[in-house]
Amino acid sequence: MSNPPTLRKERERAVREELILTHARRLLLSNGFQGLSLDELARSIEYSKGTIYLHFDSKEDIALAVTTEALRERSNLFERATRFQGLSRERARAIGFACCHFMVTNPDYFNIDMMMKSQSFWDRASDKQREAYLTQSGRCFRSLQQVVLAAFEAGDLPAGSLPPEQISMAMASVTVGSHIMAEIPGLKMLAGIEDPIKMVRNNQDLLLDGLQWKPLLRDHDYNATDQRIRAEIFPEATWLKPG
Amino acid sequence: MSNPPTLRKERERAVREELILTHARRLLLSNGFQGLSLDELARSIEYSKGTIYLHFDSKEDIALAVTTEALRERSNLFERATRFQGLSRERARAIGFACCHFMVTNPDYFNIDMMMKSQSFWDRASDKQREAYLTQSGRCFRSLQQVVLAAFEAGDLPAGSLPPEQISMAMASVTVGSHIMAEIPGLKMLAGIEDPIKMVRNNQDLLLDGLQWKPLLRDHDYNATDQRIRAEIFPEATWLKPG
Amino acid sequence: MSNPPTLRKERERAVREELILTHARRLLLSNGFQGLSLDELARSIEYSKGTIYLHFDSKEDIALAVTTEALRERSNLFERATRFQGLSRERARAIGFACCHFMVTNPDYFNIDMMMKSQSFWDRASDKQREAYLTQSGRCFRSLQQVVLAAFEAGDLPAGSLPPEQISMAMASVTVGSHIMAEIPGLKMLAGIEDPIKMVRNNQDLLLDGLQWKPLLRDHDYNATDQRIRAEIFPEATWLKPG
Amino acid sequence: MSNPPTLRKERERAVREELILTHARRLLLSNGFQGLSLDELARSIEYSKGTIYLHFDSKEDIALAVTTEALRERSNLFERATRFQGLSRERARAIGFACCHFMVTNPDYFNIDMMMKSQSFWDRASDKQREAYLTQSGRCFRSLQQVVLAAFEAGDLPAGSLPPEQISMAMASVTVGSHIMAEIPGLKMLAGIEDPIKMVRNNQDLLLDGLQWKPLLRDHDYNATDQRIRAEIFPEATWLKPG
DNA sequence: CATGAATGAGCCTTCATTCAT
DNA sequence: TATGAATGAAGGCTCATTCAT
Repeated sequence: MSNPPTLRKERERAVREELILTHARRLLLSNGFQGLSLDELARSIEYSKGTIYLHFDSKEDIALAVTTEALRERSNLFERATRFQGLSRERARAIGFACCHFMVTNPDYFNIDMMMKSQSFWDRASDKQREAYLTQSGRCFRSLQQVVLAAFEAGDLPAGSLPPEQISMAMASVTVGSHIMAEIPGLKMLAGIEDPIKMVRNNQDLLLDGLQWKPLLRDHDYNATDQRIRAEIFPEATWLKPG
Repeated sequence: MSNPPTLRKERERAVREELILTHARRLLLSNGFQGLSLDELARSIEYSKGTIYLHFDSKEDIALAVTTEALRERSNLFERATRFQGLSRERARAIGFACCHFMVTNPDYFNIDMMMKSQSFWDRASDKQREAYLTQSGRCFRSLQQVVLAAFEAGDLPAGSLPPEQISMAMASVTVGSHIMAEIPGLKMLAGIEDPIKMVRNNQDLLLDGLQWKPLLRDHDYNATDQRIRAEIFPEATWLKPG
Repeated sequence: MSNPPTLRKERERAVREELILTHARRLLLSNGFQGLSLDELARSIEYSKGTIYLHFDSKEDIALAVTTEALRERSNLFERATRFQGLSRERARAIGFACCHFMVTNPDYFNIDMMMKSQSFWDRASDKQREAYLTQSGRCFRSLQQVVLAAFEAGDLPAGSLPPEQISMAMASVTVGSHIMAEIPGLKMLAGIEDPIKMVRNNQDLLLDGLQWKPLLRDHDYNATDQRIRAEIFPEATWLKPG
Repeated sequence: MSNPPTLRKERERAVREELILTHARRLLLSNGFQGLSLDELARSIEYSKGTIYLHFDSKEDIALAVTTEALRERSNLFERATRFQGLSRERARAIGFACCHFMVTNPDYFNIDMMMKSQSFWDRASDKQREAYLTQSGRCFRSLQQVVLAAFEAGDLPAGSLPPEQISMAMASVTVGSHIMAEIPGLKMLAGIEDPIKMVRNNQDLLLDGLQWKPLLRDHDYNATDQRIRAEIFPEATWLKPG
């Protein structure tokens, strides 16, 4: 009885799913997860609520799909970054670069991510979406870890310092934290932050210097590295001014 | 012909407001902002819902007041920390100490804080509460700033490095970020984090070392400093093990 | 804080609860349980849906309350019937009379009762309503049982026949069945039933005769008994024609 | 220029209709009418929802068709029962036997039947299905009636008693009522009912005795009759223990 | 002042029915 | 003919907010 869906049908379905996610992302960002209303979403996409449920099992599923989509993009950027040829700290910098690029492209990603910390949220999400999310999480972490391990092997990180996972965590922490702080409207002005990305990068550098990750900031021209990263890996990152 | 409120009335009003906030905080922590029910809150405080509305304009107002209250407490801790007598980096450490103490005392503060990032939340809060929140934010920042400036004056921070506000921001960023990362359940295990507070402090140290804030970690016994901070400023911080 | 509700408030509340139940009963009868819509109910009573939920915990609770109310009325009638002074079979007849009176007053009670046979229904009802229902059920059954036992004691029922509970069940069965059959529109005409109540009574008599419950129909003037029952116990039963 | 449907097409259509009804019955029994989902039904039969609507006008129509089908089966059993050779009361017993056999084979038939008591249900059913249902109802009634009339002719029922239709009704009533009472979970235990079928038959016998339908229970070995009924008419009725 | 009954818009989700393909 | 994607009204229920008392 059931015919296989035609290619056109498949394509239309994918397009509509993307449409749903695009609008869901927008609404999530402005209203938060609990504030996301399927009525409003349906109105936005100009399809009925029933149609949304042909694509997703629950509201939680939608939010998780939005997040996973962003996370997948981030993972892709991270993996591209690990392919940068250079010193270990330059490769770490490439990941930091990727992170900033993601930040520019998905300025409010962290806010969405934060919304999903509650247990009940995960309980109501479908297994499929849960797995997809965890898969992408793992990809991110592994990229980072890979660079840290390479730095130990190359002797660029002093052997006795923190275990590699904690270094990865520290890098992630300073990045996430800087990102969040940069988003607090009042503080940006108060602290004279003009370029939030620059601040994130600065803070990353300080931490890596603190870790004694060679070569230190003062011993190397990382501006040149950034230009190479952009040229070789992330040509789309137009936010990095040349020179 | 409304009489001015008597002093007694004023006092009673303040007491009840505090009662509301105490219970609201508890409920916010367990259920989140959307999960906060005014029915439940009214039942908790043993006043009617109408009475709550004599104190606050909206649910958002209540949540904001809870957050502000916590922020005020944090500011107080920070200000106490600035009074620590010692090297500039020791005073910075005192602020880090205060931050950790706050973290221990208000383990879910960040969660509440995060809830309020959406625009619609702020739209529905009253001006009065909004201002109160910003006021307390400023106090925190100024305490931090004061220590950084003193470090420059003392020559403990190299003159050419970042502007002081950005150093403050970097410190706040690494702290906030570490805290948040430490709360992600999966990651804690994945990265082998046993003691989240220790991780926060480690990351702070790495950053300050990266800033070349003298004396560096390797040149000073900061454990002893911590013991002094506790003894002289925060005797209530029982989470710090002696020795 | 909470004042005790005034008498007037209490009265208003009871009146409204009765209003809800009256309309709920009507809607249940026309649409069945699943077809009962709280929107429609709210529209009927000209109160909001929220108000309904101040009185009942769930839709199931409402339906159960409707049924229990009718059942309570039936129990009252049964208990009054047991107080009839006369031969044991006359007392059984008084209960049959009560049952018919209830039937006339609550013509569609059985339909509602039938709706609630599913497990899920009971799962969703509140303990309070559940208990109330069972309480009333018990009262009905006990009245019946009491008369049967008295008949055995008086020797009006042959000792060797069915156990008393099964006699009660048989009486209830023939009554319920007759009632239901009488309600099937097509059959009434087909079988030439003019007076459904008469049919129910007839069938009861046949069964009691079959049980050899003395005095048999042909040995006693039960019309006279009916007149006495009405005169002494149920003066409100205007459906019984005198003579 | 639509061609008349070929015989093959007709046959296929009938097969599919039967398929739909088979699955619909199963789903109705497990979930009730409101719980019957056309999505689930379509999945079961492995045809699309649209196809179902080529056969039936509405969900109500499907349920009514299921019920009618069961009723047809019951009518068939009744007609077979009327062909039993024996005394009039033995033939009545054969119909009672048929009824019990139907009960055992379709244990939840009454539940489905009850679902359809609401006005709105009938309003939404098609004329065609409504008529089919009434037709089958009539067949059942006529079988019963035929036996009653024969009893009068044979002098087994006293001439002056009830009109024949009312005797039929009485028999149907006691059967339906007993069946329903037997299904009430609490009562079964309370009244010590072990074998619901036995109770139904007992009550039928009491009624027929009450009618003075000869030979009375005490004057005849109806167990032997039952064995003959099974042997000669309902060999498939394995629920009747031999002896 | 303080109350809490009353509100009603809003919540997420389901599903019988339609209709373009 | 058969499909199943799309619909959208309706479902039960919640709860922040108001206001007559």
